[in-house]
Amino acid sequence: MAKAAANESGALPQERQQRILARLRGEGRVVAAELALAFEVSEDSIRRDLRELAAQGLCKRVYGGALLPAAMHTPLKQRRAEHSARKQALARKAAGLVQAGQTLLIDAGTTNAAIASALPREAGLTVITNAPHIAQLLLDREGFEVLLIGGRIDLAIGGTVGAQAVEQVRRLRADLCFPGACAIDAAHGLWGFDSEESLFKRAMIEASDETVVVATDDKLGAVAAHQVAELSRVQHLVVEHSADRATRAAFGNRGVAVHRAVAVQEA
Amino acid sequence: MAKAAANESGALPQERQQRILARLRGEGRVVAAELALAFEVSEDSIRRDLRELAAQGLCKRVYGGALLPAAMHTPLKQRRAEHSARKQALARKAAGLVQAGQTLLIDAGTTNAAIASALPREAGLTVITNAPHIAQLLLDREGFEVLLIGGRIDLAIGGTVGAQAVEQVRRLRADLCFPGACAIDAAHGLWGFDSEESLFKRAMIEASDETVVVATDDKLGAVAAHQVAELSRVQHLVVEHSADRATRAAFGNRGVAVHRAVAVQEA
DNA sequence: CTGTTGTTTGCATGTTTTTGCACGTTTGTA
DNA sequence: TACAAACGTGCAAAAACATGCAAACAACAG
Repeated sequence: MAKAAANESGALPQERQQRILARLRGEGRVVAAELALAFEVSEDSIRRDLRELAAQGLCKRVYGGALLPAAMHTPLKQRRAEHSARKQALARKAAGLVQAGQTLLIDAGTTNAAIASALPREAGLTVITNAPHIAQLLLDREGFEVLLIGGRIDLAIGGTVGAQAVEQVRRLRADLCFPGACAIDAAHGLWGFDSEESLFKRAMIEASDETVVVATDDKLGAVAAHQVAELSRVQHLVVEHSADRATRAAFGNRGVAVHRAVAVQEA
Repeated sequence: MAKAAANESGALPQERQQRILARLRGEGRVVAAELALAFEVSEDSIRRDLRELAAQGLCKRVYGGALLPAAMHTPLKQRRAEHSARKQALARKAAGLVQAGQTLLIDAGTTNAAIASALPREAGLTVITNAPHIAQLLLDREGFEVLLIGGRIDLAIGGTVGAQAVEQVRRLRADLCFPGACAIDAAHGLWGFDSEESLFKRAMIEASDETVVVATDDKLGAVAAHQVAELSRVQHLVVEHSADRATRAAFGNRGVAVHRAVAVQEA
């Protein structure tokens, strides 16, 4: 079932150009060699396509592939500007833990939205989420299988929580889950601010083989009102480059694989 | 796992064209060689069919087969951009049918997104939808209670369909529902392009007291592959100002309240 | 029953489009 | 500068295409 995403073979010539354009709009750039592989044609044909698209002003050719024309490229930059550079670095690191063909459970939240933006497109991933925003984001990027968790949407959370959502998660099984972290502590585990939210996160973790917690500095060592899970249920922790060394060691000593995001270089 | 391309042999010429069109709308593309095999006719005949369909603007011929006209296949991202004045006029009229405190069931689709944008904010409305885009839109506007229908998201539709979605809808009850119309005909009722999509729309209608169909001109009098419901299940029909008078009367005579959107004045 | 009309179909014709390869040139990088 | 990767161009083979034409078939009038 994982074949559908990357394998775009058998496409009609014109259809191929449309697909290339769609991919270009979703990703901002395309690489000729990758396209040739994906569509199973020679790079010559891809270059011909790119040439025609460029002639119509739909893309700008560059050495190795093509980019979106400057005018259309700006909104993409705006989007990326929404996420701070620090969150992007975190998200990239977290996305690196994902392997091709996996099924992911992604909680609501801005950090998790950044992760969804950073997921590799051609990996045949299946993403289950309770946040319409994240679902929408992945649909726009194309190339993902998206499952939605239904139920009542909590406005403050931006996703579905509650009994109905929990029940649906229980009927699913995922390889990896990304519960949004409210607070995480080496001694006491994972915590949430809200009762229903915490129950939902717990259900997510129980439905997944492995759990990845992505935490900005302010969430490390903090606690909140409702426990989500013991630390033993967490396999991976992604922290910022600026995270305290002793804190990282504390988690590492308890069997959690700690991943440190690369430093951000501001312009 | 070749095609489940059933043996569609023995079809009348006109019937064959309809089947081709249905397949085109279901899959977004059609290959001449495959059609020739499925219908057991020469590719010449298929090309003749495609030529005629293209002449009616129902498909776009390409080397090797045919694609859906650009407007229909372009990813939702772009379609969403065309919040044309006509659609807004339709949406405003449709939103006028809603009363304070009601629970609405809103299907995916660009027209329905426009309706969601036009809903009154302070009316204490509860909106149930299968489209993350519409949910997100209402969350951003604030002041709505939003329920999400879960399940697998169909990329072409932009919302959840399938057994899981249908099951959830069956457990709900709404005052009003807005099933996206693919085609509506006074004699034959409401139709959809896709099998699963049509089943979902039917479930929506059965879960609601009243049904509102909002149809742009091109959908009036058209037919598609899968029936959603008899016309007797439709209480309200919202049409454009430019809708044909005889057509409006045809629906009115069958007990459907026809609402005509106000004229739009182009700049 | 016979002949006419109109439609649909498959086939043969020549034309157009697409494709991969060979060859020489340009571009980015060490 | 040297080198590899990416690029453009010309070319020939294959696939898909349009067109004309004749056979097959149904509907219908005489």
